[in-house]
Amino acid sequence: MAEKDRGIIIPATTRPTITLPPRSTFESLFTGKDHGSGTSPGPMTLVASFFPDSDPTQQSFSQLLAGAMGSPMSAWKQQTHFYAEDTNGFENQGGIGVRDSRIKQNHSLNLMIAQPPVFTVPSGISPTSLFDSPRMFLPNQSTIGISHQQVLAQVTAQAVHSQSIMHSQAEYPASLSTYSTAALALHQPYTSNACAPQFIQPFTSNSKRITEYPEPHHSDTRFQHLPPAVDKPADDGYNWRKYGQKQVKGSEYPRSYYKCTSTNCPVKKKVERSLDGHVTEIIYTGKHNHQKPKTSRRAKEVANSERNGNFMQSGYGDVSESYGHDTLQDVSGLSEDEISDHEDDGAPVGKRPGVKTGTSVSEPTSSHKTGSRIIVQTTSEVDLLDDGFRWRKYGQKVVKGNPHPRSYYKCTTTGCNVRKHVERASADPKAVITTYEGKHNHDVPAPKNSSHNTTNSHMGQLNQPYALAEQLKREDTN
DNA sequence: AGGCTTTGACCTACT
DNA sequence: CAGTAGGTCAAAGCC
Repeated sequence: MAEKDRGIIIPATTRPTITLPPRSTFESLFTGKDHGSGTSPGPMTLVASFFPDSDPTQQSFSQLLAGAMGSPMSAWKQQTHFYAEDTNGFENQGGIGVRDSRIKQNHSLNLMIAQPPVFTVPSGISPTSLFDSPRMFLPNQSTIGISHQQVLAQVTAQAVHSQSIMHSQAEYPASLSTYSTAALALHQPYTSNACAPQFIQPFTSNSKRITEYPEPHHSDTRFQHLPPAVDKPADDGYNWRKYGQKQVKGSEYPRSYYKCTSTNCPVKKKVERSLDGHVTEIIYTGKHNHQKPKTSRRAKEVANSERNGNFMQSGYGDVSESYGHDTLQDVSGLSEDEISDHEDDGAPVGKRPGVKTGTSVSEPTSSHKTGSRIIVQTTSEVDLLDDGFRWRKYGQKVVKGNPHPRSYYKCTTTGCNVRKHVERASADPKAVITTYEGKHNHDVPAPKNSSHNTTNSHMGQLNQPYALAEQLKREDTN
């Protein structure tokens, strides 16, 4: 029991990433030939599915990543149609998105999903040898044990949560000063190092657990919600009963155990919460065998609160939860149909205004920050993350099935090999897929316009937008 | 009164 | 087999 629960871990640190496209690309997750067959693609398969591309001459970014495993840089370079350096002379100046490195918070809204049990690096290949200093972490087919449902659940879960948070920001800017405090606390610890993109490192000691993963149909997931500082599980539309709490070795925080209160429903979730109440990790196990309650206890509380005029006064948790559980539910533990239903409820997560959608693949514990990770994130263009680093465009490529070009950027800091790939989602040009590769070996550069930084420090932390968005707009008009 | 949380004890798997 | 750790049980108390 304990072993099969091993799913995906979401550490408390954040990195920039791959940004998931909204609906259409997301749908591709459901259309793979393995769908329903019981064969579960690994996360890299998931990532690859965002770049549908069978043409070997036009391989997707994820494929390139995978290819790089066999021949770290050569495959990467050979399979990419690189353009002349600095096609547009674009350089991310940081600007509004620049963060104050003194602030030890990560303000990305990414859901960090680590999958140590899932990936391994081929023997003989040192993770650190991949992509120079950046570490690459790719799935070994034989050890992939995570189901695509799991990944889907994670993706969607984050989407919904991110959405609710972003919604809060958009709709209640006036409360930002109040919100920010909570929001800052919500976000994962950030340091200049921590924000550096990293790629996943193998945890071979856990590989066994993956291969033992017994039920691909289970939405056994781990993901981070980043939500409320309240002593309740985030309201996901279901009712939960806490049945245990334990201090888990290796974790600084106690883990709480919850069961779905629905009769005979096997779904459980484990929640790790820091001392100040912030959720650092949530692990779902099982799949609900029932419809979501029309009104969860939490939703009722929120409704009452709103009726009583306490809409924004009941703690940060309500900021994200007060929008009704349609926007709050995470879908981990849901069946695929339920996930689809969720998407079909009129506003696909990735297309909702101000919604960030995504998932990430990362190391399992926040205490070991040397691991690498791939983060997948979907965001609307306006929300496009500016990670504070400066980038030079060095390549661009059109991918089959996506009319929008993909662009490749390299960190301009000397000696830093971090690369970033930005792609628009085919279905929604305003949604951008950003993939970070490698780990910065330096701090976030000081902003060239410090007033920007001062004025928008909070917003920059919460929503680091502009440089890339501007670049994409330029590309759009060209 | 019912449902929930708390928490120490117990069970099970792993090493 | 014993020690350890994670997960669960269940009584007690709270709301």
